[in-house]
Order: sequence, then C-alpha cells, then structure tokens
Amino acid sequence: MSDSTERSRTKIEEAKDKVIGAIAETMDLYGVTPAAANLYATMYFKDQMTLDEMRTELGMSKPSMSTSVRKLQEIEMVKKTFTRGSRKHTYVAEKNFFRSFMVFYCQMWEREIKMNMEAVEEAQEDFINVIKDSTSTPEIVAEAKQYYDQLEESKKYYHWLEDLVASIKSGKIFEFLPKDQQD
Amino acid sequence: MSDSTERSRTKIEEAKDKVIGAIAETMDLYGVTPAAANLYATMYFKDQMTLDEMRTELGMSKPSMSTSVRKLQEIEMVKKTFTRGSRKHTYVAEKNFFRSFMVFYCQMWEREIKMNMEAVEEAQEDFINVIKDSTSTPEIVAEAKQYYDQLEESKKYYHWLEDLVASIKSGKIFEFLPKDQQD
DNA sequence: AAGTTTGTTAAAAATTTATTTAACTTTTTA
DNA sequence: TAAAAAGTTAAATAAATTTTTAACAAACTT
Repeated sequence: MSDSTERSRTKIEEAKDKVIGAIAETMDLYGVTPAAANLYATMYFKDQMTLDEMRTELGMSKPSMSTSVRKLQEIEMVKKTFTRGSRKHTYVAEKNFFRSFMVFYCQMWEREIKMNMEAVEEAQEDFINVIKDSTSTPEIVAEAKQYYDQLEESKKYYHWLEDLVASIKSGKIFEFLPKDQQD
Repeated sequence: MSDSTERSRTKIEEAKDKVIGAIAETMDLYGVTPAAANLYATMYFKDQMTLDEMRTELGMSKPSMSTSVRKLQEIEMVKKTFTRGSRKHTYVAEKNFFRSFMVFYCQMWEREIKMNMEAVEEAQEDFINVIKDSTSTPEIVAEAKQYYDQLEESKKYYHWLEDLVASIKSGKIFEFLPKDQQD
C-alpha cells in the first residue's frame, strides 16, 4: 500500500472517530453503559459485526459485548441478522436516527406514564377516602382536597405525553414537523 | 389529636409517599442522583423548603442537599425564592410538569445536536478532502463518499430535532397537541 | 468588629455500577 | 453422539459515582 493511500485511510479513520466519539459521549446520557455507547457508535459505520469482531475492535471482553449488544437490542438500536455460512451471530446497527428516537423515547415515556399514573390513581383514591371520612376534621379534608387537585392537574401532563407518544408511533408528528424541511 | 385524626394524617402521608416513590424512581432515569430525585419528589408536595428542612425530611447530610438542590436548579426543576424574615435560603419545586419537560428535554437535545453536528461537519470536511485528493484510489474515494452521504443523511434528523426543540420552546407544539384534550 | 449561623468546597468513605475472569450451557458439526 | 465453538450466566474485581465528614468562606446579628 502506497504512502498516500495509507494517509487517506488514516484520515478516514480519524474522521469516523470524531463522529464515534461524539455519538458515544451523548449516548451515555441515554442510560446505556460506556461500553454499549462505544459499541453502537462503532457499529454505526459498519455493515454488520459478530461478537468476536466487537471484542477485537473495542478491545473489551466478550461478556461485555454480549451484555451491551443485548441492551442495545432492547432499545432497538441493534438488530440480529442471519448470515448464512457463518455460525456466529451477526448484528447490525439501526442507522436511522428517527427510528431510534421513536423507540427510545416512547419506551421511556410509556414507562414513566405507567408508573406515575398508577401511583397518582392510587393516591387519589386514598385522598378521596380521607375526604369522605366523616371523622375527618375540616383542616384534614382541605389538605386532602388540595393534594387531590394537585394530582388531578398533573394528569393533564401525562395525558399530553400519551398523545405525544401516540403521534410519534403513528408518524402523525411528521405531518406537523416534516422530516425534510427546506431551509 | 384524636385517633381518627391521626389515622387520617397517616393515610395522607402514605398517599403522598406513593407518588413520591414513583416520581423519584422515574427521575433517576433523567440523570439525577437518587438524593436529588427524592428531594424533588418530596418538594413536589411542599410549598417551600430550606436546606435544613430538606436534611431533616430526607435524613441526609447538608452538603448532599446543597448539591442536589443546585443540580435541580440547573434543570430548572427548583427555584430559589426570597422569604423575608428568614435568613435561610428557601427553594420551591416547579410543579408544572410541562415546564420541566420543556426545559429538560430542550437542554438535553440541544446538547446532543451541538456536539454531534460539530463532529459531523468536521468529519464531512475530512471526507471531502480525501475525495478531492488526486492521489486517492477509486476504492478510497468511494468509501469516503459513502461515509459522507451517511452523515449527510443523519443531518436530516438533527435538523428535525432542532425544529422539535423550537416548537417546544415557542409553544407551537401545543397547537398540534393541545394540553387539555377531551377524552 | 466579633461571634454565630448558613452554605459551600474538598477530601475521604461508602455505595453502586461496570467490566472481567471463570465456569457453564447451548448450539453446531463432524 | 462426541468434540468443538459460540454465547451466556455468575462471582469477583475494578472503576466510577454518590454521599458524608470535616474544614472553610460568606453573610448576618448584635
């Protein structure tokens, strides 16, 4: 390989590494481990990879790659592919950021909605019982009512978030905010 | 205090704790420490709090409260208030989840857009240089072009995310997804 | 201005999380 | 079906983060 070819290869690798570094750095804000973040960013520039290729490329242990790839599959940023001829499993990175966005945030928000709404509903029932309890003093009734109302108000937000998730899942949000705008 | 009053008070506390637990649990997915998550959730049911009240209520150290409250101020989930008569600082929790949502995700997404777009722009320049380099072999030019195109495609997503942030900041998104829907 | 209270910074301890090594299970193929 | 290869689970180690204790700085009171 000639000197200039080698120099070009190096430049390409350096350019990729800039993007890999940026993606990996922002990704651990998404609740994945550094290993998983690095792995995804690396796979972003690859067609497909096996566990052994991942281990070699990142210089990490195989179980670490196995765990990372599973976590990435959970948030659908990596998918398993069938490659005939090879008995090793092969994986590909989701390269469409729109899809990653949709899956990740919908998952996150649905979890939040479910968990918080359940607690809110239960708590509201409790407050109603206190309000209906004939032995409750006026002060206590007033307090319970105030908390009940605060929770009722918060439900508006969770309903809105539900709508947001639905519009992302259905793709309706792209009618409001087109994927390709002309500025 | 009568038995039944005491029982009602306990029920109110239990009801609040359900919500506090749920909020705290979902919040540490938002990148805050357990102490900060618990603190915010606790403050959600309080008018205002001083550092000493926080320490007493959560049974944690003062520096921990100080750090947590600062972190919560950064993401604008807590604000400092002036209470004349008291020389202690007092803080209030943002109780409008819409506002917390806007500040948190806009901050998060703007950081992601900035960091990744900068890397993408730099990398694209590098790829262009390789492509323009007269000593580059056809294979190398093809490879550089492919990566360049992949990054160009990714910019559509970042532009879309910019639009999403803008529509959240301006409130325009609520024309598309109203805060109070009637189902 | 001295003393006291409040809040912050810095170093240390404790806890949690991430990664690795080693053992084990499953799958493949010969 | 036995041997080998691939992948996963579990325990142990390592690393990073969170929290606390202790020392310090700033602000208020008298």
